[in-house]
Amino acid sequence: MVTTRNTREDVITAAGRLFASKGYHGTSMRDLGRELGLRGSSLYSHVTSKEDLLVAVVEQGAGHFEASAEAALGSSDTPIEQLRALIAGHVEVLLDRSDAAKTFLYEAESLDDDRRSLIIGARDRYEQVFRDVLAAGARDGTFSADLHPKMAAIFILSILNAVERWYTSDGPLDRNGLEQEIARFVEKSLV
Amino acid sequence: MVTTRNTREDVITAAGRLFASKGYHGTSMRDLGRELGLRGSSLYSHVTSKEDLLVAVVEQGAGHFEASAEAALGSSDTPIEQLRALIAGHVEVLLDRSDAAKTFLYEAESLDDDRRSLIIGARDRYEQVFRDVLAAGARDGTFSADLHPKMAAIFILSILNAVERWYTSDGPLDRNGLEQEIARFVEKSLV
DNA sequence: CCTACCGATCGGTAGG
DNA sequence: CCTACCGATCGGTAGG
Repeated sequence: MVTTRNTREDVITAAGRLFASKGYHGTSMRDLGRELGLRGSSLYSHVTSKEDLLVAVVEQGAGHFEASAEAALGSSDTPIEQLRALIAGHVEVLLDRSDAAKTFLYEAESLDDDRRSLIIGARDRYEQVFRDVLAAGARDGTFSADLHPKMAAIFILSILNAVERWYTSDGPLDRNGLEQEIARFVEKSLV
Repeated sequence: MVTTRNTREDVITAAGRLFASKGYHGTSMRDLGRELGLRGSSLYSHVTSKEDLLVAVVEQGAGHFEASAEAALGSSDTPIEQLRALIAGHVEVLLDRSDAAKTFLYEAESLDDDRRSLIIGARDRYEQVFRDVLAAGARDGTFSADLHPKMAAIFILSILNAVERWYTSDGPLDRNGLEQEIARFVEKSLV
């Protein structure tokens, strides 16, 4: 059996796992050490503080959603297809990067004020992408002209974020089916 | 100035306030004592443990949602009006009993397995009310016949629960407007 | 990455 | 409802 020293990356990954499942306050540095097979105090050769770890995980999560939004916008010129790509991309971040995504969505409030503001800014920019696509669709006739883009964006993101709370890939609904159920429900509301 | 001893009710109310804003793990018994103007250790004349407090708050939250669902079902015989009453009732529980409601929704996972199962059961029964109303509406032609009641119930509750994360009564949207925006978005999806 | 430790804080008890 | 305290655990540091 080969044993290798942990890297900073390993520490951040494990921290994401624990923060996502037990919360930031519910995770101790000793818990995290145990997860990696070392003492809590040894973690301080990789990070300067526990909050430093939270920052790293939350920024990863923000980055994944940002990248997904950018890819979705570039994938098509039509609002309806951009919206579908946004929905599919969000689901994929939530399922494939679930630790970072959940920590980004739910544990950022444990950051100090300055850093929390940065993360809220990232969330706002991401929501703005949805709003812009919806507004473009309302202008060009894809969606109803009396659509409220701001409300619709909030409602769509509400549905998307909640996926993490109920969906399991063990059930009858596969990932593609999930994305289609959401897109179907949402699109009916928009026309 | 009149100073009165605190009752168990006072303690539970204050606990709900702190659990909702800082989380169960982020709240210490000394924090809670400070909130009530007494020492942390004095709380143990009112409760037997910190988890006992969480149980009490979470059960209050469950009770409010249960009562709202029952009232909504009794308010009308038509699925569309029952659904509107469910939506309005959920929003009102979230806004008027926000501490208990948020603790019920987000902090139940800190309970031990047995008690958590009970709460998940309560959530499932509540969701089932939405599902039944949706299915009845699909049967009688109010909603589309190919509606998926289970999916729709999840999506509607996703929108409703998220209200707590973005809505503020300081903004341009009053409570009635909020309820109508949600009902409008949701109903378009169901027909 | 370890041992040994720091002061602070945790949930909770004893005894009034 | 208080003081005084318990053992356990917290984030983190010193020094190797």
